[in-house]
Parts: sequence; structure tokens; C-alpha cells
Amino acid sequence: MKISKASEQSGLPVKTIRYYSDIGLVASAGRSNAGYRRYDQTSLQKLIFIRRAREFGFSIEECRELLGLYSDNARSSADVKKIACHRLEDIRKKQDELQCLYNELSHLVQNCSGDDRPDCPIIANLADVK
Amino acid sequence: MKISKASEQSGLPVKTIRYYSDIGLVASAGRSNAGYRRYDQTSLQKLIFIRRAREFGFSIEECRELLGLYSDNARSSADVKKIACHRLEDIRKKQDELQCLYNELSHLVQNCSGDDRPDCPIIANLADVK
DNA sequence: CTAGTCTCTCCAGTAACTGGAAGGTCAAGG
DNA sequence: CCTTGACCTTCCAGTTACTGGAGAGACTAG
Repeated sequence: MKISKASEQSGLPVKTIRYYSDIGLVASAGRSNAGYRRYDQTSLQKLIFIRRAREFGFSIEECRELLGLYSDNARSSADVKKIACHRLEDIRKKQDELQCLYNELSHLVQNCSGDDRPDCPIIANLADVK
Repeated sequence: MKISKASEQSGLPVKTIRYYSDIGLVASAGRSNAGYRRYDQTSLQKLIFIRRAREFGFSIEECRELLGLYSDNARSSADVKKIACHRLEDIRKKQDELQCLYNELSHLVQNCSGDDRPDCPIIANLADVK
């Protein structure tokens, strides 16, 4: 199939598939005489795999690693689990950060009257040297 | 004061202060004969303001807007509150996304034996067409 | 006078694409 | 046979918010 079909089937934009091919993440199965990229079931599966891994927030480099494990039938599940656990750690950290932000900012917003007057605790807080 | 002092006082890297000056976010108070940027209390306050706003995750463009409101003594607190509420919305959305991710991924991780065998539910799930 | 520390500008790179221009390819219709 | 339109190609630029480094000028202490 050509790239637009691969795009449709994988759920990735055409541009992104070309990009993945450029950076050597997922090569096409070959080229037609006219130079068009061809995709077969194997390369399509890899595109789908990458799309899902990206949805999980794995970086391109992590995807590259996971793809290596995906293609390696002798992989140990421990290797995969390690990468996934890293990602879980990242998510947990980000969650904590966001929670802190949310608490602080919503506190400020609650104390802001939100009317025509210029007094604003949000601005005041941002301007405060800390 | 020169840029390194402003960096120290504001908590922003020198490079970042130059960058903010380049993009017209916070101009220096002027230049010395040698062309060195000079910072006074007003410009320093703005740098601090921006640092704190960035810590809250406001984008540069939002910072620009907030800085306008900060410098405008006739601002209404409603204008500020609106931007802050937007940001709160963003945070909430991001939190929801992360929670979904966390649930899905930790579920997969729990079901992965993490041993030498090649069977891995994480890989299997990523490879699944969905 | 020199060594070391600032400072300056400019260029490139980061992550992961996305948009657009210029041009080649292919199938269908008149 | 020619054209139209939908594809496809490559290459370049832009996005966000910086960060690193080169090369060169400025200033300070000894």
C-alpha cells in the first residue's frame, strides 16, 4: 500500500510517517518505480505500535527501544517492564507537579474578586519576590 | 546592574534573560557604552514576575499578556482572573489525561511478570490494533 | 601587560512534528 | 492525446522556550 493508505490504517498523519521514515524509526517496505514509499503488513504493524506507544507518552527514543524489543522474539519481559516503569515514574512526578500548581493557582483564583477593580492577588503574588 | 547580577537576583539564567530581551518580553533598562545590557529595579521586577509566571506554567505569550496587565495600574482583576482560569482548565485537562495514562499503563505493568520470558502484556497491548 | 572573567552577537540544536512550495506520477474523462 | 485532479516526492522553514558554543570585544586585578 502507499503512504496515504498506511496513514489511514495506522492512524498517523502522512507527514508523520514520512518523518518516522526520515529518522529511521520505521522504514517503508521499499519504494515503487516512481519512488513512492510502499508499506506492507509488517511495517504497518510497526506504525501502529509506535502510534500507541506515543499515545502512552513514550518518547521517540523509548519507542525505538520498544520497537527493538517488539521485533525481538527473544526479549525478556523484564526489559520492557523497566522502560514502562520509568514512564510510570515520569507520569507520577508530572502529576505531583501539576497538583502543586493547581493548588497554588486555584487558591489565588479563589481570592481574586474578578471584577473591574485593579486589585488582584494573582498579579500581586506573581510580582512578589520569592 | 549588569546581566549576571540580574540573573542572580531574578533566578533566571543569563541566556534566558538575553532571550527575553531578544523576543521583546523584558527589555533591559538600557545599554552601557560598551553595549552591555543594564537592568534596574523595574526591569528586574519584570524578570522576577516572568520567572514566577513561567513556574506556574503560563506560556510566553500569556506572560506577555500578564506583564501588560501587571504594568497597567488600571487593569481589572477580571482580566487577570480570566487568563488564570484558562490555565487552571489546562492543568485540569492535563491531570485527567495523565490519570488515564497512569491507570492503563500501571495495569499493564502489574500484569507483566518482568522475568526472562519473552511473553509481555505491555508489548502485546501496544501491538494490538485499536 | 596580561590573565581571567564578563559581555556581546550569531548560529545551531533540542523534541516531534507541521505547513508549504515546487515538481514528478498516475488514472480517468473529453 | 491532453488535461485535470489527486497523489506522491524532497526540501526548507516554523513551532516552543530555551541552551550551548564560537569568536570577539570589554573590563578588572595583579
